[in-house]
Amino acid sequence: MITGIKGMNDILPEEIPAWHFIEARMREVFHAFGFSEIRVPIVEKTELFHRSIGEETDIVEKEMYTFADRNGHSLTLRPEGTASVMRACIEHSLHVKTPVSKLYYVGPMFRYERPQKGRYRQFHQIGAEFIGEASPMADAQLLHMLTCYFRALGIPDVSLQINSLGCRQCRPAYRAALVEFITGHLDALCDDCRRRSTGNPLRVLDCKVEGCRSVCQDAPSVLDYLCPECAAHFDEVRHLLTALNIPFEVNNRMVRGLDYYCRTTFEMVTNRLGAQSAVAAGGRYDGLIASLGGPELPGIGFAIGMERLSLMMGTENIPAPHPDLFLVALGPMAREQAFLMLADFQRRGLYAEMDFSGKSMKAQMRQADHLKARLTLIMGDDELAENRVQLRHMDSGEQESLPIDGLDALLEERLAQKKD
RNA sequence: GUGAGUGUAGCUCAGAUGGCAGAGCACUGGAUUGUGGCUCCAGGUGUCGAGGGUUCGAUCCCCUUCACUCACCCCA
Repeated sequence: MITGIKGMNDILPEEIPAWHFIEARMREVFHAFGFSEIRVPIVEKTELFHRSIGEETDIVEKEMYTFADRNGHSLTLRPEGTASVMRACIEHSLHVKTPVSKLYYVGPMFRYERPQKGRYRQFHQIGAEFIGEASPMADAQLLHMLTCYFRALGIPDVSLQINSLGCRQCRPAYRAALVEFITGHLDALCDDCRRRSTGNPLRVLDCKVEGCRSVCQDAPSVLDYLCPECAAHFDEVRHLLTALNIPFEVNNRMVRGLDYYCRTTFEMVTNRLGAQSAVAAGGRYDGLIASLGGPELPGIGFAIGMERLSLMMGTENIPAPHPDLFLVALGPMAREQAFLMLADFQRRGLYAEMDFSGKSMKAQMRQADHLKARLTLIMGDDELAENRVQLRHMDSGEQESLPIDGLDALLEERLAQKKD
């Protein structure tokens, strides 16, 4: 048997209604905020991710699906969406046509990690990018959209955490202060954190080991090192979130795994996903576009893990398609008659089903039940000789005998009744 | 990359000190019921994850391997 690839899952028909629900709410909410969809390729030049995500990050160092194409060019299956969207904006000079771009995307991303609950090698993200607007109102609006989306999905138990990482002006001073603090407490930290202390000291703040956590209680806070501009920006974001009635917590130990973030960063976290706590995350990335060779444009965006969403969602409010009508045919003549009626219903957009293989009455009724058909039309050769069929209402069990002449109108009447 | 757990029917899982491989669900046919749901009868499937070893004999014990799951790590 040829099996699928580790960490790359089939999404089976029974799971599809949930995915459609997630995507439908996404479009409704995002369109209301003026966001347009953009579709970008799944494969990009490897260099794009090195320059945007950062050479020192785990994603670039050990998680990318990178390969050479037939010409020897190094290509990579995208590990995230922002880089491609920025590349597309620069390549098509979107900022010339409209100074502000509000874009969203959906699709598969690829990272070579050990799979576990809520973490897969091919996973799907919904992302939104608000490009060309430096105002804190952009931050607040984007977070408003995110919370509206979670409300539309009916997902409980998520909380919004925000932080500011400062900018190129203020971050070096903070980093220096943090490194100094960490070197003073090296013996209390775990092995990983000792290693991080030189390469990526901010990650120590994110460590889950108990010893490191307690050390970090007393670590200097980024927020104390923000330059006046960054501090004012963060103050305004908090003010606007409060004015919008969006609950949030400031978490000054939250860091990001991608290098391009600055100023505002945020996560939607939950305790319902096992070891994975982040359902959505993002932040501001002023300077990213310029560093990719584009104009000096600010931007802010987020990404949502769709598998994580669907793990968190109950199935209660997700509509699944059920047939309006199931045709039960007893005997070969009836079967052909039913087949033609079926075709007629389908042509008119009604979802109707029947069995082609000549199963017993019992099996056909069981099938109708299983599919949760609303109405069942029972036709035997005898009844057809009298030009009549029987209609059964599956929920009430009521049954009535109907003439074949004018059946369409009668059925539509019954279906309309049921919808009330 | 590291650690732990699990692999038996389409699905959920039993099983024994090492002695012919089991149940429920699902599926199919039939009986009964007013023509499905309830009840009853009947029916079929397994390389017991794979390879090797010990043994008269291994699904069970040992070794190797693969897959899945969870956790570390990392992240959405």
